[in-house]
Amino acid sequence: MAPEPRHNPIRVSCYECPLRRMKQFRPFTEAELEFVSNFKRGELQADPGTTVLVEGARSAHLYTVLSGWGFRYKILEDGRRQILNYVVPGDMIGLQGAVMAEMQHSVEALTPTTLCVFERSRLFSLFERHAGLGFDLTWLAAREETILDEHLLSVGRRSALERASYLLAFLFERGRVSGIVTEERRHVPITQSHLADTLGLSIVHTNKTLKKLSDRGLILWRDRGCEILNARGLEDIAGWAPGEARIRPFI
Amino acid sequence: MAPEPRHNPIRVSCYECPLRRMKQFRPFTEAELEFVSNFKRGELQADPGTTVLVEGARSAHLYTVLSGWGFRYKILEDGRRQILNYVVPGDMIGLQGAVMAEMQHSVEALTPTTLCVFERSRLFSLFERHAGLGFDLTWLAAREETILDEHLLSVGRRSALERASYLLAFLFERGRVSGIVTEERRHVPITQSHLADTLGLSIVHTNKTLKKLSDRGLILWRDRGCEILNARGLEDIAGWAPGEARIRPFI
DNA sequence: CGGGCTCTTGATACGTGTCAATGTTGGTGG
DNA sequence: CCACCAACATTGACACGTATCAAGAGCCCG
Repeated sequence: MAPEPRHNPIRVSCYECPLRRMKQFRPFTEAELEFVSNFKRGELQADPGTTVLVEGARSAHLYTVLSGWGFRYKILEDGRRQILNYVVPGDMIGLQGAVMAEMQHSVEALTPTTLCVFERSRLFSLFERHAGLGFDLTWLAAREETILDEHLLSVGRRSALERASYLLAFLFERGRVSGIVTEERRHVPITQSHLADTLGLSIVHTNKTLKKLSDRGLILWRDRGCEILNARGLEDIAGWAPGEARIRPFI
Repeated sequence: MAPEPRHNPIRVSCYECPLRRMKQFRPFTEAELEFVSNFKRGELQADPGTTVLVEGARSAHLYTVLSGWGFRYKILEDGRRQILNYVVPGDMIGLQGAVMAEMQHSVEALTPTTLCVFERSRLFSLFERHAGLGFDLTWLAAREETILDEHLLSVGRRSALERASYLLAFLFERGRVSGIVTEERRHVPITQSHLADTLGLSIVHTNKTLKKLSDRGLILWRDRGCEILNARGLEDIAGWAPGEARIRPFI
């Protein structure tokens, strides 16, 4: 059994938020910072394998990832699993549940993860008091939609080799812009089982596909994860290129 | 070549919007109605096959579907196409382009379609002046995300028969709640080529899969489209059920 | 009347899934 | 410190689902 996530008091004040300092995130006004600071109710520590949000639940909270990797997924009754997307620092999770009735997907931590906890019931006041933050939420939702569009294109129309290349290049790029992978640490902490469930392939075929990428020197499987050696090469195979990284909001 | 969409002056005032009267949509306050009425810049008539929005463009507008069916899609360089979702009356399109830099997908009309045209540049004032409408936009984006999640699960993990059943049941349900299909007119106006490109299957295999559903009496192919004879039967095959229809926003 | 879509069907090829066995690694407890 | 175990990764053989190729029928519209 996975351990329960630990709900802790606030350790990192929004005023000293380490993510806030990074230049890829839109800076807050003083008033916005104060509002978000009050909006934040605590922090959550989640170990690898912990289910942070579960499909069908009516969560009273929503979260922003402060550190760590995680993923969103759905499962069919017989256990078939589809991973929908991955989350990295700066991503918000649980907005669906906050805005609709209940969660339609689950979220699990891949690495030790820290989440900021927000009160769902105060979400509407965010829109009332700070139009800019409301716009940011729509922005975040629209970006998630853009990513899902690309994934759907991938799973629906790309070959296994293209799909795997796209996904690895995508994960590398997401890690890069969120600061969680760097030129020195180009490690993506997922198992081949996760990849398979994202690509819509079997584990065995995923393994054989990854071997082709390894043989070409594009990746290296190590330490329960994947080193991206040549992101550009992966993008070429996939016929995909990351959009230019622009300043993005983050709540 | 597809004809150009025709940009017309306003014919239907928001005050007499036929959709607004339907009970499945959240009612507006007087102030909201007035704002949206000013937000609306015109109407667009699109014939079947018309591309309403094109990937890569920076559109100055966003749209709400007043009547008709359409679909969103992406294509790879070599022409492989993936249909991402369908649009029905009450759906907003172009929000991605309005909120990000440029459109990441295209939209095409399936039937004669009427769209309300809104000014993208005034989107932010919507958030400033009417928090409720801003919240609605986030709601709409979150719902689109929920749908894409289910599609991704379907394409990634369901068999061809399950996938086709899910998609047809889904389309029937969307048509039903938007009032565009009724108990008497249960017709979904798509070709098998559209279905194939949504399901991630070839046209030939899609045809053979649909034949199985026809043989079981669940559907009937007629008039360039599909009659849904037994939605419940389709849902059973897919292992999927529509969420309870709740009041939804619509701008 | 012809030409272009759409739909249909059979034969065959190929990509991916399934099964089975083995190797590797890291953690746990004696 | 070693033995054991549970995940995870790897590989080959074979089965099956889906793609591709090909041909033809029906239909609408110019």
